[in-house]
Amino acid sequence: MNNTKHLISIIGPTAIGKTSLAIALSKKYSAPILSSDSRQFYKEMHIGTAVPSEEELSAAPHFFIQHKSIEDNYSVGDFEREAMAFLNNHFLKNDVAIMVGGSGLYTDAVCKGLDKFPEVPNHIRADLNESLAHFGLEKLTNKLKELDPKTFHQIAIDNPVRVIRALEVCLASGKPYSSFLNQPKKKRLFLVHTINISAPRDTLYERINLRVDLMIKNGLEEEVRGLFDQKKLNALNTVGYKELFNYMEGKITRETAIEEIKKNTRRFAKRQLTWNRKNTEALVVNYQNALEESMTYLDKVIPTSQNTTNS
RNA sequence: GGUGCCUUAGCUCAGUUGGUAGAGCAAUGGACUGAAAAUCCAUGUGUCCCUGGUUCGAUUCCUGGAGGCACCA
Repeated sequence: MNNTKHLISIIGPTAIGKTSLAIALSKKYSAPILSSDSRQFYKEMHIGTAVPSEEELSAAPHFFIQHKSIEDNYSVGDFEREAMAFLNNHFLKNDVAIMVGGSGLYTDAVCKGLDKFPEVPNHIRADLNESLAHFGLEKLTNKLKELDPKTFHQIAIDNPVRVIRALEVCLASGKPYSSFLNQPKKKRLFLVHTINISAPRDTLYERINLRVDLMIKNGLEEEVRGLFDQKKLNALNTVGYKELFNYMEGKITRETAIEEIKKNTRRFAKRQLTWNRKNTEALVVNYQNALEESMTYLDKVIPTSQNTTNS
């Protein structure tokens, strides 16, 4: 009896058809679907995050979808811990699970693992952000150079988010950020099979434009209007929301907002492609016959005796 | 049909007193270990409509075409 456990990880840019492939594979393997999408976690967001529809949700068991509030502080570390707890439990009695999502960092956190970092009290980041606003980035980079010269030389020093992250860890722990990196690899007790869905750039952009029009038609504007008072929350710093907030504040026209959503979604997809390109172990499948190409591959790596859950 | 104006990057346009060209937007490449749909870095992609002529050299000047716009018939 082969007792190997398998995680099928589906990646690819937004609007390419990850959800439908995940559901099809879920049926084949009677396997649950975990979402690794950093915006579909939030229950207040529906249309703009393209969460699976009611039909799709009832077609397969989904997890890590709309299980958090935009008011919660939810980090990639939290997600890794919760997802690993879920998988460890699931694999006690089952052999296959599916993960699908557009957030590369979150996907990698589960597939490869992150290093362990200390908890950082909220006020430290708040103070650093205030310092950034008042005194500029240079003051922070100088501080980082002093506390953690190694990181100072390694990270993109123009990037305030990176600088603040490194600094907050230094300040909270009293140790350099770099000292937490590259700890001994955590063991993953399952094999990961990554499927990367691909389409020509023109096709992808057409699909994105169509999907944005559809979101608007389906009432994205109302959804965003209902969240207007919470627009400062990080979860709402999201394509489809931030542009409509700008429209509602009278900064841009409605037409411009919609064009901006399309543009920013295209740029987001491009960043996803850049991230996914690094994953040379992934099987690249064409969006038009993703299921067939995936099965040809999966049949080889997952023994047929494991094609159904043996619970 | 006549007259005038226009044609340069994917789009809107600038420019070269003749030495093969540059802005904005769009786009492209990349980075990224608890903000990641976030954040940051880099990059000009071109038969200067076609054709002859003048010239050492034409995208620029001249001839003749083509297409577009406006006005007059």
